[in-house]
Amino acid sequence: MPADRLSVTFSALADPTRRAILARLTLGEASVTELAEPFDMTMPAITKHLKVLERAGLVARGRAAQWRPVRLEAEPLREVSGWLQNYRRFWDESLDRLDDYLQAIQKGDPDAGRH
Amino acid sequence: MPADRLSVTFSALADPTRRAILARLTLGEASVTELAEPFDMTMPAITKHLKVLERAGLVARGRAAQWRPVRLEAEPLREVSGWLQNYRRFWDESLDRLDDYLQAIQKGDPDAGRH
DNA sequence: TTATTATTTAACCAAAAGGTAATTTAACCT
DNA sequence: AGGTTAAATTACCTTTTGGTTAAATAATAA
Repeated sequence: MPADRLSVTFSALADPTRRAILARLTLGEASVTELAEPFDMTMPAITKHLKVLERAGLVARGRAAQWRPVRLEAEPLREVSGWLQNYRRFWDESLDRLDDYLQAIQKGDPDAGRH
Repeated sequence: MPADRLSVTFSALADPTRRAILARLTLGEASVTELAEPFDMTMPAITKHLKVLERAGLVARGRAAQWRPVRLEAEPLREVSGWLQNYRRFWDESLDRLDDYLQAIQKGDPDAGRH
């Protein structure tokens, strides 16, 4: 029961149904019924997945008549990216890639230098 | 019980103890006892965490006398990074950042264009 | 061979995760 | 008011997770 934000984010992402929901939401807002449609799963199961995503701050809910549209909130993914930076140099030890990386930092690449 | 690699990786990362172990391993190989030292937890618990990390391919084990040194294997994190790219444009909608991102792709930044 | 050190395995437990069916709530439409 | 549609809640079940203690295994050292 880790309460830290990164753990909550990672465990929200550790499920293919939830990642598929996020992928769908990159196309725009959707209702719960729409989101549930591709899955062989009951609505309460989807509602639960949405709760997990909402708790992680990965989605936000709106209100329109009897619908509660869901939209993507990618901000927590920025933190994941920041965490990842500490390991980037271990992905591939080859020096030319490391060189690319160092150059990217100097050029002020939006992400390469974050940590 | 998701068997897909990304889910296995994300759930391995969804625990602060395991992330701390990975962070320690960026400094170099370590024995199980060394890894366990900072935590108020028994050895079997650490062994279990290591199993989770190993199953995700995030660490590999060696053999040296009665020690089984653990070392970082960051390759699965590259996949995480690849997955993240699909969401990068949502982290911050401001157009100047989007512009940075598009430029980074053109410059052949080692990561900006992967997906 | 016996003892010591490092680590894993086994058996167990409580809590959390992921699902279900059935019921309830909320808002719309006659 | 009554009916329909959208979604959430409740109660329940099974499996997984994260931890424990106690016992077993592996390699070194005396």
